[in-house]
Amino acid sequence: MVDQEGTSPKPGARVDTSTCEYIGDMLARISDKWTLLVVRSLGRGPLRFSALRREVGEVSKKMLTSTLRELEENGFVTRTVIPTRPPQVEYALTDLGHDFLTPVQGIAEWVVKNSTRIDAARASYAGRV
Amino acid sequence: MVDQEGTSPKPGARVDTSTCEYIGDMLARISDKWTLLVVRSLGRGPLRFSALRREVGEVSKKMLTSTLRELEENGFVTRTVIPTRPPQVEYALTDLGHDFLTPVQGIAEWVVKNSTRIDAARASYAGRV
DNA sequence: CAGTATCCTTTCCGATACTG
DNA sequence: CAGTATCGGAAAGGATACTG
Repeated sequence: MVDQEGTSPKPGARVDTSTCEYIGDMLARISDKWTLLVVRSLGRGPLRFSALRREVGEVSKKMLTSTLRELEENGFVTRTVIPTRPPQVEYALTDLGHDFLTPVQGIAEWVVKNSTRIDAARASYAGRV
Repeated sequence: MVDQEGTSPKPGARVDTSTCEYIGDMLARISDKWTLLVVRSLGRGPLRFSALRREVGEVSKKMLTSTLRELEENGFVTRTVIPTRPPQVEYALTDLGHDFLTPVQGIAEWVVKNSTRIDAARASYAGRV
């Protein structure tokens, strides 16, 4: 159980600092421009480097490479080299990566479901300023 | 089940480009170093500027200010000035912000629940390299 | 207290050229 | 095809000093 619910704040531990740090750390790790987009793309099935690049929507090779390396490091994707004449490299989600899709979809769905409210808030703020 | 399409890709729209863009856009908006941490802190109740700063864990005033401004803009938090001798400013989640807590907690809980798997993957990768 | 203004360092990230 | 190497501009973000 995560608890982190503040509704019952313990005296000493404000909410369990180390857990919060771990979460913050992991959040920081996925909070970059491409990670979630890549995970979502691979969620629809394995893809080769160039196909993935097209799918994600104009990301430089450099960034896609480093994003994929990080995902590999976290155990979210596998990298499989198929030694053909021009080499092929296929990227796919691991079980862990696939599991991760669930909470990510949770955010994505929430965003879509609440887009009206968000847009309204933004419009209101813009008008207020 | 989340489905997240792909299982039935429409001919023209690969997964609905504009929706994906909207999600990516919103994801980008919250994918910064402090936003999710602040939302989580405020999820436990309203806080004043300095208290929030302590809670989040050493963030510069500049960054906390800009993070809060963005959250205000998106309609996730309110800013209430209480005109006392030294002014007090209280930040609190709106209904929208509170709702947003749900998917965010989803990620946080997933991270905590799977920390063992993640750490194992990272250790394995480190050893492999 | 709750910021704003300014400066300055660090990191991000795209463009380009090259390689097995 | 699937990268790596290098460069440079842009943006993020911290430190400090100052203000109502």
